[in-house]
Order: sequence, then C-alpha cells, then structure tokens
Amino acid sequence: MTSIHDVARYTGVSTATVSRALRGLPNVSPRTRQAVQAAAAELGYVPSPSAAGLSSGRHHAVGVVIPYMGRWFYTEVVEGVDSVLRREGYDAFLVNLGAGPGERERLFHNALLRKRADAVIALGIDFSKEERRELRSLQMPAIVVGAPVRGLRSVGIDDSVATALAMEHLVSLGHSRIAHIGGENDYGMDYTVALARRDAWRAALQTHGIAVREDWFISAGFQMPPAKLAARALLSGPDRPTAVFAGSDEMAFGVLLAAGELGLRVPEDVSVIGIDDHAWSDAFGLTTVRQHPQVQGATAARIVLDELQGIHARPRTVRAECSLVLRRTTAPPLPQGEPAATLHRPLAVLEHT
Amino acid sequence: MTSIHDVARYTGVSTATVSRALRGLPNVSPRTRQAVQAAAAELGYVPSPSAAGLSSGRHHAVGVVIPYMGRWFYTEVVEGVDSVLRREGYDAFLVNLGAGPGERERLFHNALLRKRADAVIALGIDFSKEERRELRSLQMPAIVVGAPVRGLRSVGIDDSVATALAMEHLVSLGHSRIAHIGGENDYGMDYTVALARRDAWRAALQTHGIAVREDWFISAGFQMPPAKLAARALLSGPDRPTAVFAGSDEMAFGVLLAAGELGLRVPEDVSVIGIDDHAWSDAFGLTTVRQHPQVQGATAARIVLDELQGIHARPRTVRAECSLVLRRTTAPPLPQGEPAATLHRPLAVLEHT
DNA sequence: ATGAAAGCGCTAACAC
DNA sequence: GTGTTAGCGCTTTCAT
Repeated sequence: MTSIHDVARYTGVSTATVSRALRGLPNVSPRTRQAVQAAAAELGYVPSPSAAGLSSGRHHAVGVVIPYMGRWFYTEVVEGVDSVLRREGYDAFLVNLGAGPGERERLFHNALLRKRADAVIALGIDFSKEERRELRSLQMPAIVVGAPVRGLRSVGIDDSVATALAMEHLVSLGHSRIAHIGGENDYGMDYTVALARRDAWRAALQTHGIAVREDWFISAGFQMPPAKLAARALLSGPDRPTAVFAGSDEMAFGVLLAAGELGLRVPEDVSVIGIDDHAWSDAFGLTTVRQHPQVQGATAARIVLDELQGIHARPRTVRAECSLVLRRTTAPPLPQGEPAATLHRPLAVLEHT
Repeated sequence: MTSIHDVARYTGVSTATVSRALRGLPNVSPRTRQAVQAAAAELGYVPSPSAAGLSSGRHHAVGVVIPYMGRWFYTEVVEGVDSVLRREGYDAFLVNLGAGPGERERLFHNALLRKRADAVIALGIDFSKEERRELRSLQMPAIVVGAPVRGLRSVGIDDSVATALAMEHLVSLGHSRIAHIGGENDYGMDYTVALARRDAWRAALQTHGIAVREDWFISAGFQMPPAKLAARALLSGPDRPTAVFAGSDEMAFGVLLAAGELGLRVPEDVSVIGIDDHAWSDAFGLTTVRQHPQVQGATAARIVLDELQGIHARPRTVRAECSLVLRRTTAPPLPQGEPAATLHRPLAVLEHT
C-alpha cells in the first residue's frame, strides 16, 4: 500500500509538504503542489484515515444513529446525510439500534462514537436525560433529525404545524369525525414525534369545538401493517369516523388497504390523509403533508460539518418545510343519511378469501 | 480520553499486557487479566480503532456497498449484515452509490474501502470485469449479496429457481397468458438478477409450450410506481394477460394498484405474484416467493468475518432458500367468455378523479 | 507470563 | 515555502 513517504520520495519533498499540499493548506508553492498532486495520482496514493485520525484527532467519519431501517423516512434521511458527507470526504457509519433495547445502552460505550466518529447524527431518537448528558460528554457535534431534543441541535418539521395543516384541510372539507392513527413504537423511538402529532390532533379538534374521542386514537408504531389493523377496527362499526389522519404515509397506506377490504370508498366514505409524501404516495393517490427527509438529512450533515470547522449554526432547532399536497383521498364527508358504503362490493384485490 | 496507558498504569502492568489481556490473547495470567478488565471497566477505557487499525492493519470495520436505500431488499440485507457485524465488534460503513454513475467510479479510489475497511459486502451490484479486478486487488475479503458474480463470493437465491416456483404456480392454476414486469434500473444495478428472472420467465413459458410474447415483458427498475404504470399499460386492452409475474413484491404492489384503478378484480380477472415476501406483502394478501434478505445479509457478514480469521468458506456461491407463499392474489383464470372485469366498478380508493 | 521498544502513517509545532 | 521532529494509541516482535 503506497504511503505518504512514497509520494514524498517520488516528489523529492518532505512528508509534511505532501500532507500540506494534498490537503490544500497554505504555504505550499503552486509548483510543489502540482507536483505532489501529480505524484499522488500517479502512485494511486490514498491517505490512511486511521493514521490521519490518530494524529489529528479528526477521523473524517460521522456516526449515523438510526432506530431501524424499515421506515421510509429514515432511509431517506440517511440518503441525504450520506450524500453531503461523501461530497465532503466524510464516511458514514451506521449505528442501527435495531429496535433492540440492548443495543441502545451500548451506544455510548461503543468505541464507534467515542473514537471513530467526529460527529453524530441521530434520527428519530428520544434521548433520555442521561443519554443527553453522555452525548454532551462526548464533546462532539451532534444533531437530531426529527423532534427537537432539549439541549441538542435538531432539524425537523414542526409537528404541530404539519398536523394542523392536515387537520385544517379535513375540517375545512366539513369533517368533524376525525380519527388518528399514530406513532411511537415499542422501543421509545419517535415517541416525541408521535406525541406531538397526537396532541396537535386533539388541539385541532378542540379549536373547532369538536369533542375529542380518545377511542379514535390508535397507535400503530409508524408501521403499515399495524395501521391497517387499527384502521379495520376503527372503520368497522357503523359509528365510524369520516376521516382518518395518519401520522405517516406508510400508516395511511394501511388505512387505504383496510378501507378497501371493508368495501369503503375513499374518499366518499372515508377520507385519508398522512404525513411525509412517501415515494409511493402519488401512486396511492394519497393526500398528505409533504416533508423532505433527504433535505433534512443533508441539512443536518451540513450543520455538524460546519460545526467541525468552528462555524456554529445560530438556531439550535432548524424547522424544515412542510406543505399540503392534495391528491385523491380526501373529500367532503357524505351528507347524513346517504347510502352507507357497506353496500358496496369490497375490492377484489383486497378481499379476504 | 482514557488510553491504554492509563489502564496499564492503573493496573501496574505494561501496555502490551493490557492489550493482550483485553483481546483475550493467551499468555496472560488469569489474575492479571481480571485486574486489567476491571481497570478498563473502571476507567471506561475503549480502545481506539484508529490506533489499533494503524498498528495491526485490522480496522474492525466493513464497507457495505449499496446501490440506493429505496429498496426493501437492500435495507433488510443491511439489517442482517449490521446485526452480526455489531455482535462481533465490527462497524459497518455505508457506501451508498446513490444511483449516480459518478460515485461508482470513485468506489475503489475511495480511502474507505482501501484503508478503512477490512472487508466488503456489496448488494445487488453488477461488477464489471475491471471492477472485479480492482476488488481483487484490494486483497480483502469480499462478497456479493444477490446474483453470483464471476470470481467473487456470493450469497443469494437462485433466481431461476425462484422464478420457476412462481411460474409453475401460475401455470398449474391454468394460466398461459402470463406477463412479466421486471427489474434492472438505470444504473446497471441488479441487471443480472433482472435478466435471470426474465430468462427464467421465458424458459418457464417455453417449457410448457406457451409462446413468449415479448411485449408482455416490461422493465420497471424494481420500483413500485413504474411498475404500476407498466401494469396499467399491460392490463388496459382487451388482449391482456390473465396473470402478472412481478420481479419483486414492490413491483407487484404496483400491479395491484393498477388493477384496482382499472376495475380489475384480483385474483379473478388477473392473478399477481411477486418475489421477496416484503414486510407488507401479507397486508396486501400477495402471493409471492419468499426469500430472507436479513438471513442472507447475516450469512454474508459471517462469511467475510470468517475469512478474516482465515476460515474460508467452501462454496463460492451460497444459495439462499426461497419458497412459495400462497395468499390471495392468485387463482385460476376465468373461463373464456366469462363477464369481463371492465363491468366492475373501480375501487374507490384508487380511482382517478 | 510480562516488559521494552520499534513502528504503523500521518499531522502539527517548530525551525529555518 | 519547506524540512525536522515528535508524537497520536495502539500492536507486535523480541527479550527476559
């Protein structure tokens, strides 16, 4: 493996100069720099991150902490993070908590974060007080993508705004019987997001003088299949909501499937709205509140990278944009007394055998 | 940051002994080892991977090369890889090619793979001859998850077997008008897989004396929305197939949506089968050929880790299991002359406005 | 069973 | 503008 010495020898300068030249530091004559670069290219020299990390303390790597890989939002954020990291010459390593409680404790005792990464980007993690303390003690730039966390930087949409957008849309269509299928999974991930959306759902109803039916909230852990189940329960009886606000598009898809199986027409019998604007939402015709996880990931990466260079972002919390996207799953509720949907033939695709 | 010296001083032994004790090497007295371990725990010592990597050449990290994060199969494999890596004290570096052609060339000139990783696990990549050469020149254990690649280890299902399973099922139900929505995306990823499935689709038809209609193959790049479009084209006219074999479950979902929009009943008017057994397939009622990407990822990780210890797997190619999973999207075709599906009301959910 | 010492490949301080 | 010299924190012979 060719080392900095080879390049130095080949060029006839010292290793220090090679190092400076290649890293674009000042105090290198243009000619020398050229020569060094040429030599490096010629010899196929690639600096060793280990050696550089050891001597400089900079590893040019950041840890990306993620609850699990099964959610669209996370993988999109990771794409965004990765793209700017790579562009800046940083590597990303995955710290997949894997939804296992055990992993989580090891997070900070892990060599990974402590001696391998220059910064941490955590997605959808609800850090405990203790964890926040530990994170801070690591003394490295850290940022959360998702709900704001006390004492940490964060980037994410304002969940109450996003929810309000969805709820206002439904209410303005004339809905007052609005259920919510919400978030939070078993491992204390995304709890804050789930809670914020749920609270905002309640608040929106109250704002409009609509009584909150607590039995019209069901948690589905941000996942599609449980959301389908939840929706089936919600939509089965005659006393059912006319609209469902799902905490994520993936859950909204579950609602659409359930509605289909029950023979309910969307949007006539039930309106459905989500949050995310998942890559498949257009194909589903889903009305939703769009956010841009890739951009959020890229922003987060930018911020920690800047911080590594001493540039500190002003606001601790960056609010990402979100906006209503109208498609085909929302409409005014049917007037009272209209023919019930149970008369309709269930969609064959989704029918039970 | 506490270093090995601290532990040595604290215990009253040399750093060499600490190193040996902590890594479980022989020639350390039980008492000493105990003491060292206690001290390490006490002081919260974590070895620096950079230092260890520099001196030993082992970085305890593997690079995971992935085309992009948007496909279920990949993220599942990554979960599997990551779980065994982590368990063995290795970190996973993501190399997301990001579907951009530029990234790909930089792959091997990247410090990551050359000086940061001990091994490479590549998902769904069709390496060129040149790339294979480069990979080999890296002199590190490498394995591909997906289609076999000449000269490289691999783990994956036998695509012709999986396809045959699906096709036999359809044929045995009485189908002879079977279309295929297949893979391969724009960036030369998964081309081999796509090709193998397409060839096997053709072969299965021929085996049963069914003429191959080349216009009944459409490529959708392993993605759902394009598959929906393809299915719409395929299923629109009167001269349409009675069954669609999709190269992945995600594409099969697209077919289901298209069928719903067209007012076709599944499975009465059209049968649909996929490959994968995606986490949502059960909710969709999709009949499919199940594979286990997490297991494949774990297997791949095991193999390279073993190889790092000098244990070489016997077969270059590990064939992962796959099996037919019957659900509700396949059935015998309707007898000729039966009422056409166009009479049915399209599913409200999926209806165009 | 343990220690001393060299060195992995780079960066950083300090000379010049 | 460039070279010299120390390390960074480990692992690894080689002694003992």
